[in-house]
Order: sequence, then structure tokens, then C-alpha cells
Amino acid sequence: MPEHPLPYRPHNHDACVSQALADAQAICRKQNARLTPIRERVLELIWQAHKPLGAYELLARLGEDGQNAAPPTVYRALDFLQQHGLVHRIASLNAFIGCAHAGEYHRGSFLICRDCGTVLELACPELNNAIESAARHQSFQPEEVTLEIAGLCPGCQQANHHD
Amino acid sequence: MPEHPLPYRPHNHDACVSQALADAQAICRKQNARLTPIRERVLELIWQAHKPLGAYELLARLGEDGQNAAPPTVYRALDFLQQHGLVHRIASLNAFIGCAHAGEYHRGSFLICRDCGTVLELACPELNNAIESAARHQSFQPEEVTLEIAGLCPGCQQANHHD
DNA sequence: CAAAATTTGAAACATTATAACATTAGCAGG
DNA sequence: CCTGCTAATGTTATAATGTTTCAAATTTTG
Ligand SMILES: [Zn+2]
Ligand SMILES: [Zn+2]
Ligand SMILES: [Zn+2]
Ligand SMILES: [Zn+2]
Repeated sequence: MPEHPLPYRPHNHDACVSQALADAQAICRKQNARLTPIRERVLELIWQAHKPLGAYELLARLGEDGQNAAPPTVYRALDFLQQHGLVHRIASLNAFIGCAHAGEYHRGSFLICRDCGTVLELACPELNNAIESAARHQSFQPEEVTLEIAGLCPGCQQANHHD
Repeated sequence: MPEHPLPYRPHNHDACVSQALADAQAICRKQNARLTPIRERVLELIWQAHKPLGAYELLARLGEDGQNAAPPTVYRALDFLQQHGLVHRIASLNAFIGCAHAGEYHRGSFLICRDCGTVLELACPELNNAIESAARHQSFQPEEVTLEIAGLCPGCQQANHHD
């Protein structure tokens, strides 16, 4: 039986979220950044969803809190969280997801299941090196890498097996 | 003196565009697909720009033609062109660019200069293999890969040298 | 030619993101 | 405590990107 990475295994969401929030607080303290209630709440919502959330979905959930928030509120919080490496934007989905490697220097790559929507953040230095060296081989100086792989996660491969 | 790939070298745009259109016609004939005037014009506009164009930029240029086009016109043409491997959408830019390897089986990867906006489509099988194998190593079955590398092209590195 | 399928036109609408400016909260120095 | 400064949030409006829907025209097929 193969050992799947965390997002693909059943696990305690609440602990997962608490851990992410605790990490975020530590990181912000260290960086002298203010993890204000709104920012923290947005991060919490993102982690709770445990899959990419669009800005307007976030907005709606803030609304359920009683928060009377407008789009800029959410986008500003997301900017902050991205700036401090706490969330990533998935360009191919126009959505945001909690960073699984906050605090570490890394470039996020993502495995996105088209069926169940879960996303695994891949941290694969060899792959990043291969990408960078391919770029440099063209005399190109890479700065931002967007690598998003859509397909089927292990669970959904099995499920779709019986079609 | 390094030999740079075509998009980074001065070259004859018009020939470049004509060639792309001729190729497109051949490909569509072979696939029994109809490269209608609108579709061909959209492809031509994309190639003429020689950098990624947004859907609404295309719309505006069609307008200059006298075409009284609405958004669906452009999006439909773009869908067709993508379907037949004649253009790619760049997710990180919400823009479209002509495929430099039309007709060949390939997955596009892109080097996007943040300064001059030119895009080089990279066809690097080793890189694609590395990406796929990294995915499969997580038991993930990849289908669509979005790889977009933003940075500085050779020309703009030199230009920015003198800052 | 007539029926069927594909393509285009047109209007409305939906979603995602930003601009601009007013207001409030947190904080440092007097 | 008050003052003035900066960062953060509220508010309104608007821009940019993309889709749905249905009707009309065109092309293909029999
Ligand atoms: Zn990350
Ligand atoms: Zn899945
Ligand atoms: Zn291509
Ligand atoms: Zn450049």
C-alpha cells in the first residue's frame, strides 16, 4: 500500500489549520509584520477549505462572519499573505491556497486534481533546478516560476477506474 | 557571441507571420478544421503582435478592421485556435500567443520577459519528462502542465546592466 | 433543393481585480 | 494625555476578463 502525501490522506483538518495559523504567527512576529484579525481570518478560511479558494468565495465567507467586507479587503489581505509567503495564488484557477512550506525558501509547484480539487504543493529542488537551468540555457534569467500540473490525484484515479 | 533563439533576434516579422499562417492553413486542412476568416485574422493579429495579446486587445484590433465583434467572437476563435494547437494561453498573463511548434506534439513552456514582454516557447522534452516524473512520483497522473517562467530575456539583461 | 450542423451576431450577464479617497486604529515623541 | 505620523481598513465605483443564451447566417450533407 503506497504512502500518500498528507493532503491525499484523511487527516485532522483542525490540527492542520491550527498548526498553519501558529506557524503564520511565528513567521509574522519574526518578520515584524502584523497578522491582523482580518488577515488571520482570511488565512484561516483558506486553510479550512483545504483547497483553493477564490477571492470572492473568501469574501462570501467573511460575510457569513458578519464582516461587511468589500473586494479590496480580501485582496489586500491576500496580498499581505502572499508577500509573507503564507499563501500562493494558483494562476490557472484564479484561486488561493495556504502555503505548505511557509518560512522555508522555496518556489511552489502544484499538483491540482481536476476531479476533487485538492492541491498538493510540491517542493522539489531538483525540479526547480532543472527548470532554472533550462531557462538559463536560453540565456534567460528566471525570477518567478509558475508550475501548475492538473490531472488526477491518487484517490480520484481509483475512483475513475470504475467508469 | 552567443546565438540567441529567434524571438530574441531581430528578424522579419512579416515572413514570420506569413509562415505561421501558412502552417496553420496546412494543419487545419489536415485536421479537416475550418480556418475561417475570423479565426485566421485572430491568429494573424496574435502573430503580428509577436507578444502575448489579451482577448480584449484582440477585440479592439478587430474593431479597427471594421469588424463589429463582441467578446464571444474572440473567445470562440481563441478556443478554436487553442484546440488545434495554434495558440497558447498564458495563464499568468491572461493572454494568448502563437504556438511556435504548431503541428508537433508538445507541451508548451514559456519564458516571459517582464521588461520587453517577449515570450519564448520552450520545447524541452527532458524538462517535461522531469515534470511528469515528479508528478508521478507523488502517484499523481498529470494531464495539463502550466509552466511559465518570468524573468529577463538576454537583451533586457544587458539593458538593465547599466542601472 | 431541404435538412442538419457549424459558425457568427448580439445582448446581457458573471467573475475577477483594481483605483481612489475617506476613515480608523496603532504607535512614537513631546 | 495629546499630537502627528504611518499602516490598515472601509466604501464606492469601475476596470478587466470571461461566459451564457438565443437568434441569424453560413456551410455541409444527403
Ligand atoms: Zn509554498
Ligand atoms: Zn482528486
Ligand atoms: Zn506550442
Ligand atoms: Zn526582454
